[in-house]
Amino acid sequence: MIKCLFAGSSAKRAITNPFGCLIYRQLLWVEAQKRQSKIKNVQGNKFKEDPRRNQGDTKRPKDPALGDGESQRAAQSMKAVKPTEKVPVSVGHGGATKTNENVGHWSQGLKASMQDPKLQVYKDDDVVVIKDKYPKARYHWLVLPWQSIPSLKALRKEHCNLLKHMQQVADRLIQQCPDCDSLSFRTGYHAIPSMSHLHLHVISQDFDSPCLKNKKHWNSFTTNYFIESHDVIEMLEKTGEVSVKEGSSELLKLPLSCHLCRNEFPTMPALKEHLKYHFSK
DNA sequence: GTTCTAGAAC
DNA sequence: GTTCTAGAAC
Repeated sequence: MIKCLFAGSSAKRAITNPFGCLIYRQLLWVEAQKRQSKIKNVQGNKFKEDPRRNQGDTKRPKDPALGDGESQRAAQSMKAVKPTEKVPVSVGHGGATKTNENVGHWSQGLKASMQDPKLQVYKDDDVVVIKDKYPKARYHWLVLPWQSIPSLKALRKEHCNLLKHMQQVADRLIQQCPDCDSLSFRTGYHAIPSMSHLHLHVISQDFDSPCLKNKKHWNSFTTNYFIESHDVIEMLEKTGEVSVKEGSSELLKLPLSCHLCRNEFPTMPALKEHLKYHFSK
């Protein structure tokens, strides 16, 4: 019932996967051969974990930024990922800068998280996937390019293939999800993200998470503040850039409206109670 | 992005 | 009285 409401979602194309992440690893391996580059599913069994069980680490690191992505990558020792000629070795795309005075600021936290092997769910030469540290649904991953791209504003036509690859990786994450038959997913970008470094959200539409707490959280995933990955790619192909509408931040202040039936609710607790109705059998 | 908390809303 | 939001601080 829920799936039909998101006819365009990737979940529609999901396949039955009785062997869970084992098959996913095989899929990734095949993909890797096609791309003629090494791929590693760093922690395949991570997919089976309930993200809600990983909330013990609630404090952000005092010094989250460990440096820019490329130097980190060169320094790290993940032996399954061989450096190849395809590994991006330079930045200089859309204003990425090495002299970042914001290093250490909370907004740079993703740069550190994406380098942490414990958080990596998947990686290849071009992208890395981590679980969102504060998941807003049962399944909530972030797909990040190794290349330093601060935000949607920095995207240009030459990034199209990278974005398509990010979408492909997202589709495979969804396909291997043990609950892909019962859950719907969306893949997209926040219009004005808080965290620096381009990241594609892959999020199940149950919104069943203790980390989903306020109106800003809700509206960032259920209004046009959430820009579908396919729309971003289409816009980039057609115009050579991604325009974010003025006033997007106002979308975060909209009334709390259920993403499935559009009923409005006065408070977050009331909305979350309502969601149970949609997701009870 | 999160946490904390004053004060609005009930 | 309690619940909840929204803005400051980080």
